[in-house]
Amino acid sequence: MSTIRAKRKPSSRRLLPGEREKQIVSEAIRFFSEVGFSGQTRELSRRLGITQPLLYRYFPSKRALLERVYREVFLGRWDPAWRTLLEDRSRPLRARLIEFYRRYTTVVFRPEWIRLYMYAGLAGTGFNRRYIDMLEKQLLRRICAELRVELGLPDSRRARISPFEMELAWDLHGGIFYYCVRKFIYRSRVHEDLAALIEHAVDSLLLGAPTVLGRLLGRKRPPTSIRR
Amino acid sequence: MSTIRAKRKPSSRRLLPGEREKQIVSEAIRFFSEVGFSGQTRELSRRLGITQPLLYRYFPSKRALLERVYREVFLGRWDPAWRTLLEDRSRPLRARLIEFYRRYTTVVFRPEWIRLYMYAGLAGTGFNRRYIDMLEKQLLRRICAELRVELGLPDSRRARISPFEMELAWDLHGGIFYYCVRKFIYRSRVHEDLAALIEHAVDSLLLGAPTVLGRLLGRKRPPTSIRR
DNA sequence: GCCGCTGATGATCAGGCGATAATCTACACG
DNA sequence: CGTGTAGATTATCGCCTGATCATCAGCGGC
Repeated sequence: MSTIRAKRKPSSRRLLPGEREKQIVSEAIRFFSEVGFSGQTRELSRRLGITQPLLYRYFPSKRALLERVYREVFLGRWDPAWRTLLEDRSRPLRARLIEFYRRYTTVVFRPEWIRLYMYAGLAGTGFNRRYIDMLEKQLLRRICAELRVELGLPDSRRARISPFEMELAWDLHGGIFYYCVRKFIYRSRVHEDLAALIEHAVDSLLLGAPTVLGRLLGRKRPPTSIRR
Repeated sequence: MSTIRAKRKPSSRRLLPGEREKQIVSEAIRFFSEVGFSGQTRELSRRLGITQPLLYRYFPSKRALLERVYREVFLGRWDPAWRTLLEDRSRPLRARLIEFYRRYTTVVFRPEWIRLYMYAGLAGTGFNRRYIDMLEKQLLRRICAELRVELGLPDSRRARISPFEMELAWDLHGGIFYYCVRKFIYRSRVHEDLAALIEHAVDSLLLGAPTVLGRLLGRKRPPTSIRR
């Protein structure tokens, strides 16, 4: 009787393996980002409208599913075009940084990303370290290099970028990241204008860096002013 | 035979209730900050060198123990003397902020505090919200007020401190907090000079704020320069 | 030196959890 | 329509984990 069969969600029965797997991963990302790694497979399967053993048809263990979730979320979200954007010296650095973080926050700094990233960090998995290494290489070091160019300081190929300079870049990045932490993890009331926050964070770096870097290199005054 | 009895740690047997309780709470703070709330009572008791049921003599449930841990860590670490320090206008604001964060980081921004705070945030307990409310009231709003005085802007009692101004203070606080997150949660290699980082974070605020606040209030130039 | 109070332990329960194996059934093909 | 393949389910195992209860044993008072 079709009426009896219709009681089951038709979408959840007898899917192609590829589709079912995508469906599981997609829901697992949402699920584990909400409740953490200790979230139970039974609860996940219930959300999917399937039985719990079915998960084990697609993933040999819960651990394997979690690793798939990580891979999905942390790898492949970095857009190579961002490098071009950051290094386009025909535009003022301020504009480049603002546009970069506007794009970055829409793709990366999302609730499920932030929360999984923090869970992964607390659990001590290697994902954070790997991501941080990537970030320092792809983003922060590049910002430092562009900052030197903008300020007329020695080229980054001639003088190695110092750990202290990196901290300046981390301060910019961390300021924006921490805003997202307050919003998505602490669920605190935050000033809703992210665009304005990004502008301010960028300005903080650009206004503070000349003095701080100048002091670092033994100068009293900013070498040049910031183009706007 | 005393030799047989000596096999047991004498310190762990037959303690006064008060002492045993302190011992449990102290180890529980370390334990749960490392492994998170899903840490098991058996593992905790093993670390303490006691049996697991003994925990239930002192706390009716695991939840009760966790709440005691939170209370211990999050309440009562705020030193009322810090208010006096922050509002001592005989000293430059820069010096006050630097000294405050030097003290604050030694007491509050410690590994077990940071990690428990993050676990609590992810779990959605009310502790973070409460702490953030306290922080905004006790610290951030005060920083904004002092910043206005320093810059010769309207008194905070006459014109209410805006959400955007609060974001400036959050940016300072978040920068230092995020440094600790990288260090204690991500266990990333960080530039070890925390004192220098604090100075830079404070300078960033003080150098950036005049421009940003001036812009906010429709001025072109910083109202006054920053005392050093 | 006995005794009672209470801190501490050993044994165990009930429910939860990841994982497995046997069974069922939807769908394509002839 | 029958039939085989493979997606999906039902039943269940074994272990873990929070919590309970009866029992043991250290220590002070008489």
